[in-house]
Amino acid sequence: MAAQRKRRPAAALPGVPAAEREKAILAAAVRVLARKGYHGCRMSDVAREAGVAYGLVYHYFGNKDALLQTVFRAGWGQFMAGIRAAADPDRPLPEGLVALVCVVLEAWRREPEAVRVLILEIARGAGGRSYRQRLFEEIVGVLRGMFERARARGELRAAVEPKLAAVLLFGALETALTACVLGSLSPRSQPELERAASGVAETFLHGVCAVR
Amino acid sequence: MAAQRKRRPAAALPGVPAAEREKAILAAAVRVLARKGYHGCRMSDVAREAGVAYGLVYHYFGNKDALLQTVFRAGWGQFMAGIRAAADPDRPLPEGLVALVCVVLEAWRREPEAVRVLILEIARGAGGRSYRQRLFEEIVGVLRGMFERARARGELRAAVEPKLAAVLLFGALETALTACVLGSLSPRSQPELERAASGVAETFLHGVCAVR
Amino acid sequence: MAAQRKRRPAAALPGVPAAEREKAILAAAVRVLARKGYHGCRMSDVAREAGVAYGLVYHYFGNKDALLQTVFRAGWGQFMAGIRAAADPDRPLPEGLVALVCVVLEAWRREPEAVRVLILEIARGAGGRSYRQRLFEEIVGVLRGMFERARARGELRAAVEPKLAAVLLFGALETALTACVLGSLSPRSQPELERAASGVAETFLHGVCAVR
Amino acid sequence: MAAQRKRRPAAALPGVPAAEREKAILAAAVRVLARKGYHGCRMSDVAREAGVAYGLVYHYFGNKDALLQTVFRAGWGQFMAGIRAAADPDRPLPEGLVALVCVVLEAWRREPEAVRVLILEIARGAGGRSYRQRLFEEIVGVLRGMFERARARGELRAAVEPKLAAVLLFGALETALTACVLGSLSPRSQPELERAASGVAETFLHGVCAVR
DNA sequence: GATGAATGAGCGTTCATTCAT
DNA sequence: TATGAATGAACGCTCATTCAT
Repeated sequence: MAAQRKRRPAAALPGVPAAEREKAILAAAVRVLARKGYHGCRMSDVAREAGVAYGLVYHYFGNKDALLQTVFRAGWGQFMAGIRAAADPDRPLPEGLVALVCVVLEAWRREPEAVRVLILEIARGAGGRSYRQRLFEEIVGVLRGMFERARARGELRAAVEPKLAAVLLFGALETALTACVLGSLSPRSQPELERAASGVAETFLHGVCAVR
Repeated sequence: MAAQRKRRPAAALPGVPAAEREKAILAAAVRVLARKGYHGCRMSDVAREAGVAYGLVYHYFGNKDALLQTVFRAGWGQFMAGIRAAADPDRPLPEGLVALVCVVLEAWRREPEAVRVLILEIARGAGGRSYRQRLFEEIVGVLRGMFERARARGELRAAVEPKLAAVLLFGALETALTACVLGSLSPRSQPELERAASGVAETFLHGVCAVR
Repeated sequence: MAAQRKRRPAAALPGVPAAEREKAILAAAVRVLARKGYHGCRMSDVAREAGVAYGLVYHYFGNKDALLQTVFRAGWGQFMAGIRAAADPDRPLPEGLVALVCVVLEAWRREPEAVRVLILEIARGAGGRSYRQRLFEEIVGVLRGMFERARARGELRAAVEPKLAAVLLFGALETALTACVLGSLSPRSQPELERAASGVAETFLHGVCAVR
Repeated sequence: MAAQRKRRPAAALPGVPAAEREKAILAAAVRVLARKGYHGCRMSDVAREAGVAYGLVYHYFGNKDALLQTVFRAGWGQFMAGIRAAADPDRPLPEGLVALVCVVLEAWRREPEAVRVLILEIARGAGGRSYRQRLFEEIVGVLRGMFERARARGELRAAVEPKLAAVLLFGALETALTACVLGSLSPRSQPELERAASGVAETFLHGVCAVR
């Protein structure tokens, strides 16, 4: 009755396996996010990067925040799984520490873009303070558990408080990653990576001080 | 008889010392930035917070980027001065380390908003990769210098590479601050602060490991 | 072994009598229209309400305009048939008037949603001026015919112009309905309805004035 | 720091008396509304019609709804003032009725676009059911007061309920306007208008029926 | 017939920036 | 200097419409 919007052409491109699209969009979002940051990441960019129509992104993800949350949760879940596995409290502390650093650096080696997004963008830009806080506490909690068990086994110096150690380890890990992201550190090969990891772990275990 | 156009020429408010305005705007920018984050900080917010006309912000700072650059440089300069003083390479390492951590936590105690801006907003969200990188390298450079001198004096374990130690210390400092910002740590009094600082320094110096 | 593409060919649901679908969609459109108004009525809403696939609505009705036209025409046709029957010019005016008002209020009693759509949405919001005008003229024409015959039989005061009477009667009927829709009037039972109807007819026949 | 939006030119056209702009926008909104209806009225249309930049409409009115609310409230306030004055309960009913109809038709004569907006668009399209209802009740309340006083003075037939009379009068007035809007009635001159008004009032006072 | 993924123009809203006064 | 009205590009989101299956 009232004049509708002008009819516009439309077409569903055939060849694509349908549900692959969702993944393609997610991957595109990761790339754009890595390239332009949270606030610079426009929905149109994601669509273009995914080779997909604007509206399709909304079809799958509802809105920008939901999309980026999804990007983030997927990455974070995987990341945390690795962390938890490495921070197995029943393993001797030195071994656990090396494993932990390796997991983190490995993640960087395999998917630098995704890690960059995790570290530099979403964990900070999105979701507000409370979200960031939850994540911080989640990972610190895992690390703290590891230190508490280690202390119970007498592997920790008495003066070291588990909570503080966890916070500092978090800092060390994050900064190692930041150094990767910023280019100061870039373990391209497996041996390089292991050397870097054991350096970090060593320093963390025994401190920097020569004097006992 | 005809309606006159009402135009208040809006002369400069008498009571205001002219150049104080600039500082007021800068301070307002810090507060807004702390409250709403980099991207949530609108020029109009800053103007309102400063109790100043919209256009005046542009008078003094040209544009949003320049304003925030200025906010940042001011804070960062002060911060770095403190860091440099504490990281005096000729001081014994343990002492220097404690001083360093104290400077950082003190900054937090005195101006939590400004530090929050430095840590969570500008250093990360804004300025693009290259800017962040420059800052990271600046501070890591200072720390590295400290470690190199310490090593020359034999205060460092041989296995510890100064560059890596610097990166990790940066991480520890940053994370200590992050913990403050996120509320996990909040040294309200001087003694509390010193206890936290020496805990960080201790751990960093001697590691977490009980085994020699 | 390779993941098969999952594609349910989605054959026509067995239980559904094929052309019933069309009616289901129409009925759904009425409900959605009543609930959300013309502009709030999305094609997807209609499809969901009808329990039918998105595209099917287009299969049957081509586009939104056509769908709503159809909804409207169906309702309007039925409504006008009732009006015409009641406004039988050969019936004595008072009787005709009461019948007319009854038809209108009855319609409301039986299908308040459909009437709400007719009165508040389509007749006003949609279709542009010309459409509304056609409808107005159609119904006024019928009423005018009734008054002209009544006048020919000497049932009308000489001073009353048939056209004006028709317009005013239209207004009275419409407003009675509007009062129903808005809740000021709500004849839930048959006796209530008849009392309301005869009140309207009475007032219209004899005016409000005590003085002759 | 982060790249700001590209700088775009801007200019405040000088010659215009500043606060006149607001009125110009309001007037433009009335025209666009009259032309295209509530939902067809785009903010860009209003801006263009007012000869004003897009953003300025938001500067003055905040958002579309607020703009149209303002348009509406202004018109409605004026309209209701006229209604209240005419429906003075202390005036003899016939006189009051004629005055009432005259006010309504006069409003139409002077500002057909504004009235069209009042009657056909805003009172229906905007604000949802509850808003419409409030307006309906406001005007019916005024009319009802008039009828109740008239009844107290014995000017009303005993059988006529004031509330119902008010509703029907509302209908008569509205439909008279609708007839104007739709072109069935168009009192261009003062005498024409008075004739139409007294016709409506007469019919309402004495009914259509010849039989006593 | 039936399905729903895909398309993209359009609209409301924001906000950095300019400039007449 | 100081003011704040004026500008308009940009972006998130909606939804009518199409079409491969």
